[in-house]
Amino acid sequence: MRIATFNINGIKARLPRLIEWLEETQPDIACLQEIKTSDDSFPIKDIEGAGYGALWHGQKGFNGVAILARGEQPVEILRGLPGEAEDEHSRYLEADAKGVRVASIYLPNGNPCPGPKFDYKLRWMKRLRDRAAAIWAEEVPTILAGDYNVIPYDRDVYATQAMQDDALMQPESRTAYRAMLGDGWTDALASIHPAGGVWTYWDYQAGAWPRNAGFRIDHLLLSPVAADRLVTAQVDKDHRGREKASDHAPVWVELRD
DNA sequence: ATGGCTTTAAAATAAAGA
Repeated sequence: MRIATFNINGIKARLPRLIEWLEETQPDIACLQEIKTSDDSFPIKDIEGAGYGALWHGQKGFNGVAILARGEQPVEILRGLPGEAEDEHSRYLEADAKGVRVASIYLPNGNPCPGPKFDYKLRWMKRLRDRAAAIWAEEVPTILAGDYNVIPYDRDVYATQAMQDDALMQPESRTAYRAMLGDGWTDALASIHPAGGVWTYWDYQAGAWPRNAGFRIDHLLLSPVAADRLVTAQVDKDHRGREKASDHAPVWVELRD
């Protein structure tokens, strides 16, 4: 079973690329981030036409997450991350599909830092860790997939100096991410590629793609039961090089049935 | 680089991203 995460940077602008990717790679579950559309304009007909059922949690203009399941309607578990009533950003959606629990996560960027946006990022990471612990207690095979906006280690960025002052690799961001690993969650891509040098994002600017100046910020965290089933984890890198591509590439895990 | 592109919303610029 293949479970993928893909920050598509606008589902309207990316729709032909998204459908193409679904048809080519046929993930069983796809978690999308930055759909950047309100709920009423989500292109559900096109998604269904590609053979997928879907849940979505949209927002006008930015943010927005979705969960797609091939030939199946995902069952919604939670919409929005608990712990901060005044948080109106659409960044979290959780569902059951294909016998597993899955969350689609769009973690706040946090720039500029320091500042209120960075504070919000750290609070959000605490809330995510709390929610992850609650799911853990349910003992269901779980995949927490999405754009975490965290570069976990120096080996996950093309040049540490370029991102030194960025929210994505501040010690506080890394500590919060690693705390979840310490809780027992497995970073699937890192476990398959321990040497690093695997990117999931390349900036549109400054020729980042042609010179392969990227970093790794899209992650799939597996609960122990899911990690026991891990076969491989990869990046659909070639999709980043296509016409009108997202600045992220899809990332996926293969789990034993 | 004081964001060098890109998307969205919306009508020319501005916000947001990472």
